[in-house]
Amino acid sequence: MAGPRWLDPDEMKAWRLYITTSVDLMKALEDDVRPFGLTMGDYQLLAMISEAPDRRLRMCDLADQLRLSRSGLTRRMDGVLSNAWVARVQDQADRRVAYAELTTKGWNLLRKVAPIHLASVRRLMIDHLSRAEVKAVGSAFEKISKAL
Amino acid sequence: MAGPRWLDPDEMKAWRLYITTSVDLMKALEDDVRPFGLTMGDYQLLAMISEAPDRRLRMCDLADQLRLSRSGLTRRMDGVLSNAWVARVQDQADRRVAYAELTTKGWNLLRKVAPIHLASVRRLMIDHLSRAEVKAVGSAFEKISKAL
DNA sequence: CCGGATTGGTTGCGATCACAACTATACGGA
DNA sequence: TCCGTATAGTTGTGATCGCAACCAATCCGG
Repeated sequence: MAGPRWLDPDEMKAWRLYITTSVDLMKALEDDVRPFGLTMGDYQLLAMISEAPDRRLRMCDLADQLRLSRSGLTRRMDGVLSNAWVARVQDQADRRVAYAELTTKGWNLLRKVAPIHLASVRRLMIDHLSRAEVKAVGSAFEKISKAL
Repeated sequence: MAGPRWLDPDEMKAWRLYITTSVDLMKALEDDVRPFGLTMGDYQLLAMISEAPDRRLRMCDLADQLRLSRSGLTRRMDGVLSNAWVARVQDQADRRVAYAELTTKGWNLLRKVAPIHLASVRRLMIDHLSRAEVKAVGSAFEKISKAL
């Protein structure tokens, strides 16, 4: 194998710290929303819907944005539906599609939790980074994302 | 709420791209090791053991490094044990502890897969980044890691 | 206007993994 | 020495989620 070039020390450091720290970071964020009866998956679902027009999204689009399979979303919806944070609304025009619509209860919950969550993101990540690092992380993952 | 400061555009961009891209990136890496009958979890387990002295690690230490619970590791071991990539070795001195030891078969597999995996890491991530971005990602996650 | 292809969503099933409870071994102070 | 505690690992159980199979509604070419 003429061989893919090995990772040099800087590259290896970036890669390893990124991988291991990401797991720890997600767990810490999870801990911070748990007191509200939410998982990070629930939170991201609510947040995603809340930004859509009329605070509703087609199941299909929601699954794509959350990086869930359609069956995965169906199951995740079970939780937020039974908590009445989200309502299921059938489309009248195209009766295949269902919308996930944020309820008032869900909206109120999100307004309460969002500042706490954002504070966590700051405390655990953003506030430890210089402005240059923030920008570099943004541009780095932007490039990675586009390449995917 | 006097309020945690909202995230400014740079911070929000870094945060969102990091979160969403990480999921896609992991899935792409998963795709690249699957042809060898491996999950990323398996690969990381093999890689971790391979770097330890005598290519063996205590179950407990392995679980910590892989960010798995002890029960999670027990279950993950099932797979690599049945494939005979790893052998279970009981410690004679302290009979509570078991070592996970890389077999020759596991070592040969890892030698074959590691270059492919590293090439994936390059292709999907590292090669899209400038040297400054690589260093920034390294230092950023180093700081985040230390703060956790 | 009809029949096949496409799209949206759910269900059966299996894999992964964490928590709690459990067993077994080792350690440490009285 | 002996008992309480700590440590290592496994097992029962339940949650999450993907894949494949499925059903239903829509779209499209002829």
